[in-house]
Amino acid sequence: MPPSRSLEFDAIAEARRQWEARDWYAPEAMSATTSIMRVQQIILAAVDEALRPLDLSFARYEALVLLEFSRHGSLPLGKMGSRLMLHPTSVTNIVDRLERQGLVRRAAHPTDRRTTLARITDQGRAVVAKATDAVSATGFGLGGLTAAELDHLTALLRKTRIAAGDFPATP
Amino acid sequence: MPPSRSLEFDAIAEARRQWEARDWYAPEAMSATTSIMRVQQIILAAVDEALRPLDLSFARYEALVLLEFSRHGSLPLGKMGSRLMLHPTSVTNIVDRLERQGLVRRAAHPTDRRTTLARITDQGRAVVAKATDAVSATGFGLGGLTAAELDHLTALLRKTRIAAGDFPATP
DNA sequence: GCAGACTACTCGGATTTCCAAGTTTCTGTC
DNA sequence: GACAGAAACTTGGAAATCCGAGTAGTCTGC
Repeated sequence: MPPSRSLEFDAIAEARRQWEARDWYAPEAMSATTSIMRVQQIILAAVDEALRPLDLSFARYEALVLLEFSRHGSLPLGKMGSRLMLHPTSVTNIVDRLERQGLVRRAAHPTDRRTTLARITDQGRAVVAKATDAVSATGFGLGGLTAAELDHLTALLRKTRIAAGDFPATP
Repeated sequence: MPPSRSLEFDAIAEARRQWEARDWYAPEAMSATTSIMRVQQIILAAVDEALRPLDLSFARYEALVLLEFSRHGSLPLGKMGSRLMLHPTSVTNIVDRLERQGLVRRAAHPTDRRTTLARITDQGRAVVAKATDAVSATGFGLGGLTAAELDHLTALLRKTRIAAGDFPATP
């Protein structure tokens, strides 16, 4: 967990004042960026703490959820990487770890012998259920916002993701 | 830079559908959390790429800006850590690197011999100016949003930070 | 039917971050 | 003024991530 020491003031607002005092560009973008970085840190700290008793990291939990949601409980590693936006090497690492924990098993692809499938085990399904309870209970570290505000936040971030080319805008 | 492969659809919206189909809790928080994680990845990719020619990471850039904004161009390492929400070890590492690059120099604290000051050098000030230009030019990877939307985003995230105890709410 | 291009995964190395433990220096209490 | 406890930083070790390069398998065009 990253340190979450409290400050006596809003360091981001203070940085913005200084930024504007120097006539630097894009203070709005700077504030938003720094805020996202910080909130990401907060969320990760909350979620990681909730998952620690289950010996899961957020990344491994996300991978497990992805498999749980998949039609047959298994996916090629490459597909997992593109869904989770992870480097192939990271997927290998994550699946290694999950496999060692018995939550996932590697299996051969029926037709393409290059690809490896990761299949969630029964134990993996049980753990993901427990983990989801634990994480949900923390409100994902976003306790301060109402459901409507969270949806608003998601919508704003969605615009950014589209602008960044994450996926095509769909009307 | 993390891989930013495009998908043909909104993976977060899809995950939310599945989440709700199973009656799992807090789908709004899940969507918002995942969105923040992804946008953080996008921003970091954009900023890191802009900073790479200057051989700076985002963390080192932030540290440099903090020193540039400080009254005397220097701060105790501990203070840097609490401002940037970094572990003391990370601060040591960052200052080590910046010092090796000649952008910062360590100095003794005038009265407290336990504490070490990091002071930004003239070269450091020159680099931070260039880096700020480079980063501003990318719009911090947040090109898709208007200034008003960015401010809205910052305000929503501020609520989260307050709820997490980052700093006390000030009216 | 085969050569070359492409795809999927893995291995080694570098970077970054954190935690735990240790050293030096201060501070407050008696 | 001495000592216990706190504070500030550094060192060593673990985990996670990325990149580059390598290996094995598949597909395409001629």
